[in-house]
Formats: sequence, C-alpha cells, structure tokens
Amino acid sequence: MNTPYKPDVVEAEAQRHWNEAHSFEVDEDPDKEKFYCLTMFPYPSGKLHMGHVRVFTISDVIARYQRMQGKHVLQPMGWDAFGMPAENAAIRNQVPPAEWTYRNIGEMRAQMDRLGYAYDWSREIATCKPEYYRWEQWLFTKMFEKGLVYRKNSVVNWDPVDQTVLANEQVIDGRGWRSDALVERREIPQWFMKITAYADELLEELDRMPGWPESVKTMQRNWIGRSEGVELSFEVAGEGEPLTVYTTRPDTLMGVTYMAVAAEHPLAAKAAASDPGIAAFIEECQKMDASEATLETMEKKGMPLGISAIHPLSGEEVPLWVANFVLMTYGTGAVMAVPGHDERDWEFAKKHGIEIRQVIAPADGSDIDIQEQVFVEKGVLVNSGQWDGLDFAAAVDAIADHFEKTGRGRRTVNYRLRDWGVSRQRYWGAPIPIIYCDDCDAVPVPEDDLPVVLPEDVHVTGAGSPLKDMAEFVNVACPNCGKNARRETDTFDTFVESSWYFARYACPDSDRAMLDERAAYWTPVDQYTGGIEHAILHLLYSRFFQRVMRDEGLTDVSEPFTNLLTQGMVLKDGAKMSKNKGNIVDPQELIAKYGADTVRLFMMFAAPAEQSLEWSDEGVQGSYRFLKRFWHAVVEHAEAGPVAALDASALDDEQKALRRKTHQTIGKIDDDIGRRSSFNTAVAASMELLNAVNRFEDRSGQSRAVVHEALEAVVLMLSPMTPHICHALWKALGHATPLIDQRWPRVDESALELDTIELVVQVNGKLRGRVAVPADADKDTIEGLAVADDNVQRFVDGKAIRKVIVVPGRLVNIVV
RNA sequence: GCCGGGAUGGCGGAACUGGUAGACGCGCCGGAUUCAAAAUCCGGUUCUGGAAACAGAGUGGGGGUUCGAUUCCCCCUCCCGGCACCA
Repeated sequence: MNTPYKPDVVEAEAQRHWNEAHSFEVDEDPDKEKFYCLTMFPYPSGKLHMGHVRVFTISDVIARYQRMQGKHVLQPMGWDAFGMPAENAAIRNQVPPAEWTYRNIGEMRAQMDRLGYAYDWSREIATCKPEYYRWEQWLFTKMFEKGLVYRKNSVVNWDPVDQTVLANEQVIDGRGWRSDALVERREIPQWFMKITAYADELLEELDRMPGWPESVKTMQRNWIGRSEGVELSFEVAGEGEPLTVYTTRPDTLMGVTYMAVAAEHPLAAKAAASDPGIAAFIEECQKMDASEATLETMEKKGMPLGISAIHPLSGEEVPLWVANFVLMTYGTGAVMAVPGHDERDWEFAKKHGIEIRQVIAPADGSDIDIQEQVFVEKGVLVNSGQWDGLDFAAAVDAIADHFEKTGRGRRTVNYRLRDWGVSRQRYWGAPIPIIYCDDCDAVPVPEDDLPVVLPEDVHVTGAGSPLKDMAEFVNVACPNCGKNARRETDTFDTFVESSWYFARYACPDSDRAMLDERAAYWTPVDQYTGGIEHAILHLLYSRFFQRVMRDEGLTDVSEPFTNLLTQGMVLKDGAKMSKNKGNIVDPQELIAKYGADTVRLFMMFAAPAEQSLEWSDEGVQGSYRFLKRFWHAVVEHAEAGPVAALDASALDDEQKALRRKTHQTIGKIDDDIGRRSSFNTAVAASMELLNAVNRFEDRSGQSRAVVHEALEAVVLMLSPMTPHICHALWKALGHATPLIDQRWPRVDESALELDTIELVVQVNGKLRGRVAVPADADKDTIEGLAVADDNVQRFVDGKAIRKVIVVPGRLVNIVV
C-alpha cells in the first residue's frame, strides 16, 4: 500500500520550500525577459471571499506558467486600503478606520499565504500609508501647476437629516440609507482632474491594444463617446445672453419646436422668481439622486417658462421649457428639441401637445406619418426651405457653413466623457493637498511639506468628516503669504490610489520619487487580471494617470496594461455570493477540509475564466477525488522502482498511442494556457491524459518508460494550478531539483505522426458513417472509400450524386 | 433608458477559423469490493422509438444565408455587469 495523499502536509512542505528559497522575490535583471503579472488589488474587507480566490488563482496560474516559459516573473500584492466600509465599521463598532483596516489586512494576508500564491511580498503596498499617498498628493500639485486640475461646483447627494453627503450606493429609492430621508441634489465646490484633455489619445490608442478584450474596448469607446456636431446660439426674447446648445443633428434644425433648460439654469431661476408653480417644479427636480440611471429611467417632466427663443434660421419664436431630463452639469445645461426626429423629444411633445414637425424624409422615398411614428434615421431634408433635398452629410455641411459665416455657431467635437471629480467629503481617504487662504485662494501644499498626513486617531460619527473639527489639522499658515489659512478637509476618491499602484510596485520603497528607474524595467504590466465591473472607470482612470505620469517625465510608458483578462463572478444558486442572500461559501473552511490545491483546481476547472462560475460542493469533491487519483497513480508508479530510458523506435502500437496522447496534450495545454487563457479545458486535458495512463495496463519495459513520460508531463502541466501536490510528486518521481525551477515540457513532433486517420461521412449534411483512410490519401481515394461504406450506400443508392465535399482531415459530405 | 456580455443534457461546461453537438467533471443507474457503510474500482448515461443495428428530434424563441450553422446575418425574450460618490 502506498503513501496516502495528505494535502495539509504536502502544502506546508511546498510552502516552506518556497519561503526558504525566496522563490518569488525578484530583482531587475536586464539579461532576462521580464513578465509582470498583476491582479487588481483587493479592498481589505476582513475575509477572503470566493471571488478573491478565483481572481488570485487565475493570475497565479499565469504567473507560474510564464515562469516555466523561462520569463523573469513579478507578481506583487497589496491593499486598496481607503474607502467607505472602514468608516461604516467605525460608526458601528467604535473602532478607528485605520485600526480596523490594518487588522483586516493581517487576516487576509494569512488566508492568502495558505493558498500558496507566488507573490513577492517584499513589495507589499497599502494605499492608506503616507509613504504611498504622498506621491499622489505630489502628482496632484504638479497637475495643479499645469492646469490639469481645477475647482468647480458640482452635484452631490445630500441627506438633509444626517447632514451628510451620500454615495450613490447609499441612496435607496431616492432616500438616505440610514435616515430614510428624501435625498436632495446639492451643489458644492469640488476638485476635478482634466481627463478630457486626454480624451482623443485614450480613444485612439484603443485601436492599438490587441491584448484587451473587444468588449472592454467597445465599452470604453462608447464611454468616451466622441461625436462631431455643431454648437449654435439661439437668441432669447428679452435677454441679452443667447442660449447655446450642442447637436449632432443640425440637419433637423428646422424641426425645432421647443427648447429645454435644466432646473438649475439661470433662465429657469429667473422665471421661477415670478411664478410659484415653476419654483415648486424646480424644487421637485432637485429632490432626485444624481445618477444617470435614475435620470434616464424616471418619468420625463417639464413646464413652460413663458419665455421664447428665436429660431436662428426661421426667426420663429419657439417656447422655452424647464425639464428634469436636462442636467446643468452636462454640456451647456440647455438642449434644442426636435420631436419629429428624436425619440425622447417626440414622447415629450405628444404628452404636452407641442407641435411635431417633419423635416427629414426616408431616403428610399417611402411615406411616413410623423404624428404617429417618430423617425430618427438619417434621410433627406423636407420642409427646410433652401436646404430641401439635401442628404444628411450635405445638410450638416451647408448648415454648419451658414452658422460659421454668420458667427452664430461652429463645428465642434464633443465627448460624453466628463472630467473626473476627485473630491470626497469623507474622512478615510488621502487628504487633498490644498490650503485655502483669504488672500491667495487655493494654494497647493509645497513639495517639502508633503505628505499631508491623515490623522489616524479619530472618532467617526457618520455626520460629516471628523477632520473638520480637528483644529490642529485644519488651521495652517498659507504657504504663499504666511497668513492664517485653512486646510482642505475633503479627501481623494479612492480610484486615485488605484490609478497608479501598479507602477509603484516596481519601486515601493522609493522615497525620492514617485517612480524611479526600476519602473522602466518592470512596467507596463504584461498581464492584468480583474473583474469585468472595472471595465470602464478603474481601467480608464489608470490609463489617464499613466499618461499624466508620462508627461511628468516619470516613465516612457503610455498604456499601463498590455494584456487584460476580465474574470466572471462566483455565483451560488444563480446569484452573486453575499451576506444579504446568505449564500456565502467560506474559502477557509474548504481549504481546511480539502486543501488549497483542491480549491484552486476547482476554481480553474468549473468554468471559463471570463464567465461566471456556479459554485458546487459536489464539484469540489470531484476535484479532490481527481487529485487523490493523480497522487496514487504517480506514487504507485514511482514506488514500482527504476524506469528504463525511453526508446521511441522500439515502441509497439499501444505504446505509440499513449506517447502520441502525451505529446498532443502538451501542445494543447500549452496553447490553452498560453494563448487562450482557457484553464478549464487545460485541466480537462490533464484529466484525459491521466485517464489514458490509468487505462494502460502493460507495466513492463518500454511501457513503464512511456507511462513515466506521461506522468511527468501531467505533473509539470498541472503545477501552475495545483503547485503543492505537483511539488511533492515531482520529488517522488526522483528529481533532486525542485519543480518550481523546471521548464514547461516540449512537444516531440515525431510522436504525433499517424498512418491512418478516421473521416466522418455525411450524406446531405447528416452523419451516416465513418471511414479509415491513409493519412496521405488523395481526394478521389477518399471519395471512393466514403461512397463504399455500407450505411452510406443505404442513403446514396439509386440517387444521383450532385456534389462531394471533402474537408481534409475532417469529413466527406455527399450531396444527393 | 443607454452601453457591454450571456443562454448548449438532470447540473457545471466542451466543440478555438462555418465541418462528428455533448470532451472533462458532477449527479444518477448498474456491478465489484465489504458483515455493513464510507472510501475506492469497473460499466452505462441528450431525448423519443428499438433487444440491437439504426432512425427521428435537439444548442433560449422566430426568421435568413450555406452542401453544412452552437458558430455568420436580422428580429425577439430572459438573466448578468456598468452608468461617473460601492470597490
């Protein structure tokens, strides 16, 4: 009886070896090809969940595979340590956010260690440490100098009972999550980063990023939303200032029958002063949360202001409305409405009895009734005076020319992308390094005074930031004039920290610069792995920050992540695992029961990495069973004694067949992991090969040599997924050098050769038989053999053969 | 509402560039081993008909292109992710 499989012993031993050998600590080595493998770093919530285990395992498999390809692999880990949950925990449990966060980091780190990830822990980062955030404060002051940051009013969700700003997540059905009070929109001054200055570059570079999924690139393109249109002015009756609007459809201009402004627009305020009805409507508009999803799905409401705009072409008066679907912070806070040719305008006009005018006709000449059905496609202009008969492109040109000549409008490029508001009215974040002086206005904190350290010993109540009440933090001398001044108490959006951490791993201890020369060796990240939920915001902000750092002379790299893999969620009973749903499976319990290798293997086997993974306890047991079979197959083989050297020329047919399977499998798994990131099929192929070995009964002479080759291949190829058991089995197979220093196995092309192949025979596309043909048979021979098949004859007999299609190596289709 | 993705046996999934639908695993059924159970091993397993050979149907729904469609095109349904202050 051979040694039983004891995961806890095997795993402790493998991890002890890696720790003692410092296997995963790497320095810059210009003679070796580097590979930087990174996972989106976790928020230290306290416990590892299955989603973490999944993404960390995917990344670890890639890192270990690349190492076996001979690359110099860096895989670091750290903590996205600022954020709301720490403040919420502080309110609930009276524990300072810093203390709570550091304790969580310690617990999660221990859980990660148990899973055997190949991390270089010497580079660990926690974003809540002043040594880290001082550099983003520094970069912010550089951006200030360049005019890449600015301050302007913008909208927040205000809870009138708790007297605090709420995140969108904290607004439930328009009410504050703790107070249940109706949330109001409120404008406050906030800091913005000019990501729009990089809009074109961020958009255009997407075309040169083959390592990113098309879906993510498409989402980013749509998010940036570049459009070409015209900006034009409407005079307002009785007003000096014209109303400026942007449109991508100037061809529909003659169909404008009303205009609308935001509730916060000065013209709305002016009308409200003399009309209590309008004032009440404006107040109602402001009782609505600030998210776009709410804006787009709510009932579209509006009121006429009793003010007219003058149509710039016809001179007609068109009524001006105030509407809840126009936002002051988007564009100019005003829109022109063309009900005949815009879905939303059409419905609004129908509801309020506003005129609908057809000015575009279908290009194919067909008739439409614009009162019955909106027409949004491009077509030919009608009812548009001198522009009648023009198509879309000609009309846009003619109308744009007209406006540019008269000086009342211009062609312009617009982006959906807005500048990034980075101010948060919260305590647990990196302080924004600004000092407000009555004389000098907003002054950035000088480099020598950085970092602005966040006080960690605080009492959090939930009603506003505790920084506001800390005189020793707030009161400060103006760096410019020395007079008494006040420190900014807002902190950065936590996306700021996560927009550059990937570069800092290259030189986490650098206290002279944000990035030093080591970043030139390691960046960009070769493989980045994380959740699809970050497809837009985090990834776009990181691309922006990388460029800001580049333009500051810190790096030559423009794109931070060469290859991107977005993994799916872990589900149980069809829903995301969460405390609310009570469907959480604790990784720690499973590791205690089956070991880390079983959990890792199941994660990789159960679903493709990009798709959601349905949790299954039986599936985990299946992975455990497989590892036991694997263990016993190798140990029994090893314990049967020495193996003769393989002589490929002396093999019988069965031995050749197993050897062919071994080398086919090496090629397949290499392709699955290296090219396709298809880890589930790689595991399946390993299982198939092991099944073939277990079915192979002859255990003498060359058979043992062929089996030995197959088992070694399985041990090597499973090692990225289940590194611990493979470490032990490699040793059992008689190797003195540890598995972690081995290379990926090589395909022996000569083992793949075949004399005869089997082809499928179809009649009219339906499978009717199979024939064995010589590998080098020509088309006529194949046709003859196919038609001669008994079952094929039953379907072909007595009918005329119209066509025969031969797909080499695959099938024959006979069309009768 | 808008943008992106998904749907294949009882279940998770495979089929990579339009060419054998269901690899691999789970579950289930039958058998071996056992006093018995667990564990392990062997065999079977899309559905319908048939003892079998084999035949018919079949990849969310409806249409189309093709010798051939899970794969390409059009329309629709449901589910998931994002929508700028969750991270």
